Amino acid sequence: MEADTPRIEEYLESIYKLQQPQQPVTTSRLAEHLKLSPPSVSEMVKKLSGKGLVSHTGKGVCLTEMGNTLAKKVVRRHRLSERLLTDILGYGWDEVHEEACKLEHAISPEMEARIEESLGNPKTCPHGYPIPDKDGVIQKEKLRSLSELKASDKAVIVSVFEEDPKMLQYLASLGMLPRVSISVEEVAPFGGPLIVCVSGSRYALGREVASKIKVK
Amino acid sequence: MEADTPRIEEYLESIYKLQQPQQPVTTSRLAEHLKLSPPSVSEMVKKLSGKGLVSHTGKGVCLTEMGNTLAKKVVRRHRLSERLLTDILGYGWDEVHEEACKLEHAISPEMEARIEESLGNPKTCPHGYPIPDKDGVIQKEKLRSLSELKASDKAVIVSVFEEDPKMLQYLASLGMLPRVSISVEEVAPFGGPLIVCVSGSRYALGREVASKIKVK
DNA sequence: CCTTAGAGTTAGGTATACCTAATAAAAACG
DNA sequence: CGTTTTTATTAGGTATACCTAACTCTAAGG
Repeated sequence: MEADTPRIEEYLESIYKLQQPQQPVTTSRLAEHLKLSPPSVSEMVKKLSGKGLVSHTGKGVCLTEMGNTLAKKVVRRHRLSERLLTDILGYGWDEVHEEACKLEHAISPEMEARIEESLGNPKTCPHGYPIPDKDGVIQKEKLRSLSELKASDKAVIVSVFEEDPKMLQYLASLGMLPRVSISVEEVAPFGGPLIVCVSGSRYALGREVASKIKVK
Repeated sequence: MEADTPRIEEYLESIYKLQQPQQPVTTSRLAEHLKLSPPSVSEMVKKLSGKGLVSHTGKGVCLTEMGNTLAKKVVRRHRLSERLLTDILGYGWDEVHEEACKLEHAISPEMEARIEESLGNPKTCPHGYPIPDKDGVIQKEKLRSLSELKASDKAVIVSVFEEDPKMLQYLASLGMLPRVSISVEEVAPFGGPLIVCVSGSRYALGREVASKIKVK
């Protein structure tokens, strides 16, 4: 009974990602994210459970400690891959996710260490998310969503929870990148847009987009 | 009927490599190189034949034009990967082959182009073999094996046909790397060793090793 | 309270790519 | 020239990871 295949890594990574915003990871959400049929996921989850990587009691699928450890390793490789793609190969932040999804399964521990060193020990991926260290420790900060801010609040963008290239290009065109300062000029009522100011320019931003931008 | 999986790429790459030294590519040589059982290879070869990637008539397995084109693409990705590993990540030439075997299947055409550009359009892999250009064209030179040289011949090492890390480390420790000048001092009779001179030092080299070192 | 929509699973089936054991064919050798 | 050895293939079987269709259960709506 082997522990680890690219497919298992893929599942664990998805579960890890989906469980971040506190919602339970249902079979169907997993199936949608992985672009597979619910029965396929159901079956695989049972297998993961048998390997002690996830527990499936009660509400949704949860990573066990072992599963979490493995998932963080995959996340580490994914984020290091993304940095390699942007910092060395000149990719844009909107192009790296898909490529990194393939690369992350082809990276040995040795290579992982060398990438990290060659890039000067980067702390985050190009979208601002922390890169777990080699022991799986993640530097976590208490962050707020941009959508939680009030008028005249000032903050610094930390990360952007988005994979869609189109949306990432759009945000980059507004200069809304990690480490950039942002201030809220106005918050429209009834779930309306925010008017924000980024490096001297003003933009209207929908709530849904704003909720994906984490600031401190 | 899909055209291309990592496994198919692996087979084509092996066939490509094995057919270089003019010997027929038998099922068993392929099986040995891929570390699979002969029946597995036999079966897969039939499948490749069905896809028009290889022909299997008469002596051994031969790549068709289509198979050759695909194989060269894989070789290109492999050699570019090796260069990425040595030039950017600081790997030694003895460590790159195995890593590149995994990477080569995770590299998109886009990434291939970016690696090439970022590395300054390298012409060869770390072992001295030419990197096919994006259209599959290979810069071929007429080379001799070191083992064909006579006493007092002088030459320049072009490439080293070897994957074993131990042997590559050994050769590197003697300074026998691509682009290095070498001269033959003496050729022992009856298939005995060559005495060669590399950057001021003299070494005795077995015929088998010498035959893997290509010079011009 | 019953019924129906949605989520989840079971059942049964497919493709890929591997294996061992047995058999057939071809090459080497006495 | 027949025997042994090598080489290749067929036969039958396994594991992985996916699918559709059918069934079950739960929770919300009328």
